[in-house]
Amino acid sequence: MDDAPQGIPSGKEYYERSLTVALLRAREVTMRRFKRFADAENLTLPQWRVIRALADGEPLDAGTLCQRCVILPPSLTRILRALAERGLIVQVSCNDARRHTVKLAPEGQAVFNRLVVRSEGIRHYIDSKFGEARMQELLDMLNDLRVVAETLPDEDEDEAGG
Amino acid sequence: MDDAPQGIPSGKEYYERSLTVALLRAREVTMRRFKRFADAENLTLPQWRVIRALADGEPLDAGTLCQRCVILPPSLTRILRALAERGLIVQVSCNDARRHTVKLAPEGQAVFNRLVVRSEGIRHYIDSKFGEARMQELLDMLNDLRVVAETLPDEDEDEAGG
DNA sequence: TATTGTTATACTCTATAACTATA
DNA sequence: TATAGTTATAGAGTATAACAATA
Repeated sequence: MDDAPQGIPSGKEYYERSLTVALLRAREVTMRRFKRFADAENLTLPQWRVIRALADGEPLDAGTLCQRCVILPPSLTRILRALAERGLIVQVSCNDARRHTVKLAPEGQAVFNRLVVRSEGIRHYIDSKFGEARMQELLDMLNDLRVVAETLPDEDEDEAGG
Repeated sequence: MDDAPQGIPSGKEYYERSLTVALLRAREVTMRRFKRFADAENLTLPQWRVIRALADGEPLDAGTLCQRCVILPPSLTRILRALAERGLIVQVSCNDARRHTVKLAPEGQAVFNRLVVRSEGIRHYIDSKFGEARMQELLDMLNDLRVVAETLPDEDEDEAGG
């Protein structure tokens, strides 16, 4: 055990206090119920994120969708093709012809309307148990955390750091 | 727009206030840096979660690992095989011969020791910017959220709910 | 020449069902 | 008969690099 890092906790408590695992598990359990509703509409969760990001009717380009929905460009290309083939989204023209810009078609809006009711139902249940004010606080913290983590230096330490 | 759900927000603000998206984005950005370190050790993130869950030396069975690491059984089977082939974990015998129980091998402990230093470095950076007390609060909230979400009724509403 | 997406490709994880072995 | 994992299999996302089209 001599080569164990100093001052670093380990074991179950450490694992339970891991931020990224806590984020993963919280997400998994809050998504589990909704996923069945998405399945029933033949939508994957990334597809649902795209539809939701477009839900206010404003057209968005591929780059923006990648960022907001946390989807890599090659995946998004496939997703947009699938959604367009089902008539849920339509392409809109744009000044910059390089940009692939899309918006929700009426059928896509209808799918959103059906699913968002489910989503809000789950949200209200969680809010009622968790506390609405605490939920707002949690969302603020998560958004803050994202801003903070985005400032992480590109290389935390060189090989000299040992 | 007559068929739009009543009282349901939409648009960018709504998307930004989505809990599951906030969880996803927070996780993505806090993991991005660490992933490079895991890559350098030829570990996928699920593989790293397994190693970390075993880091205190206590043997765990497959079921427990699936739960703690948020990995489905078929994935875990492959992951355990890969880690065993690399000599990072070893199987240990158990009273119940149905259970696949494993523990970290010395080489696995060494990998953990190398990577946890990186992980803690990132964690300290985030703590220093985000606030250590707030971070503890955030972790408490995330664990609470998980407990709350686990109580979600299996069927929120029947078809009668419309 | 830089930017925006798409294509190609390989790998991993997700997810469900069917199966094996043990209790 | 129930439980714990594994195998089989299909499908989707992840990720990198190479490519095409436009600015």
